[in-house]
Amino acid sequence: MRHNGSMNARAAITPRPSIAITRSERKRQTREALLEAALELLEDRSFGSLSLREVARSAGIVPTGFYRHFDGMEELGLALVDESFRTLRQMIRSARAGRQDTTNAIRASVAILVRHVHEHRLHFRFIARERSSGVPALRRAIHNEIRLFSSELAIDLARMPFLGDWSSEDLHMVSGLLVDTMVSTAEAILDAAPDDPAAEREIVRMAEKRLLLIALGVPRWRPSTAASGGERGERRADGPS
Amino acid sequence: MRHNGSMNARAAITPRPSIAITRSERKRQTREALLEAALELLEDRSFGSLSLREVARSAGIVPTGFYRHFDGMEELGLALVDESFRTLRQMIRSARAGRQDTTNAIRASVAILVRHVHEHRLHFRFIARERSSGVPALRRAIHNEIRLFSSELAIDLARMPFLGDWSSEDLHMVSGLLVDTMVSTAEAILDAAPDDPAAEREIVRMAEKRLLLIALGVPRWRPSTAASGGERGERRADGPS
DNA sequence: TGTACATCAGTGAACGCGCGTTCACTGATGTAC
DNA sequence: TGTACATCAGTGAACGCGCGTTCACTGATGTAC
Repeated sequence: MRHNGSMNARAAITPRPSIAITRSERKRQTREALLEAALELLEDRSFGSLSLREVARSAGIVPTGFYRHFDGMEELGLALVDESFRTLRQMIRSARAGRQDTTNAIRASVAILVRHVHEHRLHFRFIARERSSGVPALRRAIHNEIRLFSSELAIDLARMPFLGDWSSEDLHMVSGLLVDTMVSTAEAILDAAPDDPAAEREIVRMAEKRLLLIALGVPRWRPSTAASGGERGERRADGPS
Repeated sequence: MRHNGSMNARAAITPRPSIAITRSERKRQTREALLEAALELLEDRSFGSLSLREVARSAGIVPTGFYRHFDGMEELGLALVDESFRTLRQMIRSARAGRQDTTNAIRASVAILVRHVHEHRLHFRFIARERSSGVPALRRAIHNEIRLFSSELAIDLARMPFLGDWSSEDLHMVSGLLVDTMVSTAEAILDAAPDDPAAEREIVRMAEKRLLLIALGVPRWRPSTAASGGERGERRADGPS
């Protein structure tokens, strides 16, 4: 293992022959170090401008060592997408646990989101950054995962009694709107100064209000019967006009 | 002017001494060519991974010529933000023109958005790409502009009779939600295959539904009296529970 | 209108640097017997 | 348990390349008189 004098070199995975640790376990650790190094380097740049040498240096190995773990940067990026969404799915599971009235469900959901953004800041930042930017392979992978999320949420919604007669299309519409609102909220939290709890409370308040406004619209929705097109002009909003 | 044999070299701004054209006008054209070249190079990468030499080459000038127009890539990026938002403000102006009932206002707004995304595809793509990614200076500039947008929309909303008694905070909440929905819709249109009108009609339908659902919530909203905090638990949703 | 000089958009050579990838290697860990 | 060999994570030199930026330049356009 190389002694790298550089400041930004991550603590080396020093071989300690005295302590028993398998070769494959050490390999796993180095792989982890590469992923972690990449996540941290994304502070104020996008994945597309990250170099293989930088990531290797930051993980404490020589550039050529990188290839023992990944084919190239794109493969590492896809591994980061996997890792990040494992985190997000964990969040969804805890969010599903509670069963409450609308107001409390909204509050609990936003609170869970905020907590997870703090606990897995680097994963959320990575997803937010690469969601719309740069490397096409990453963008596609992330959009697929988000679409999956939205679909699962639509299924959850379908089980709620007051949404029982909604068409699948309309359920997807709501779940998409909810997911977008949550994404937008997560991005706002990531952008807020980390040492400004007042700004964060503001963001939380606004997010709760947005979700509440959406919830208020639900009982007045006239479920469309199917995914049939051509219904233009048949329905009239009896809302404000 | 250099004869560049490269395929991706943009049509050179050939000096035609016979036709009268001022030096400053030709400079303006070259500047324009640089901006345009950068916008087009962003097809499937982010601004942060764009090189000065690439942009210059693509605009048909030598790398050193770049500095006659911009200090460096960041300054060019900020010029693109300016240019793009001039486009967007133009869109908003046309959107404000109509006065109709909710359903038609929604349909008209989405239609205007879709038309502008098509007409200024590169500008929208640039903003969508760089909104959350890469270069901090660009991200900040774009977020400021979007916040401005949202504030102007809030002022517009305040003029509507059925929103007369809403607090400024609540108006900003709605306008933020509307802007986010429009941003999300624009991104969906940009991502859809350009030769797939059915996919686009789907996106439009969903966007209209989202906006309608939000509009349906509006009359049931109980306006909060001020931006005072600490109202937690005082309000109960009478919505679904 | 003609001449002499100033301006300045674009040129082209040169620089040092970090990049991705190749290759033959080292030496600790793992395995067969 | 001990020995002989295989495996393979990480090394280090080397390559050709595109990068941003410097510099002195060219020659058409612009201006003063």
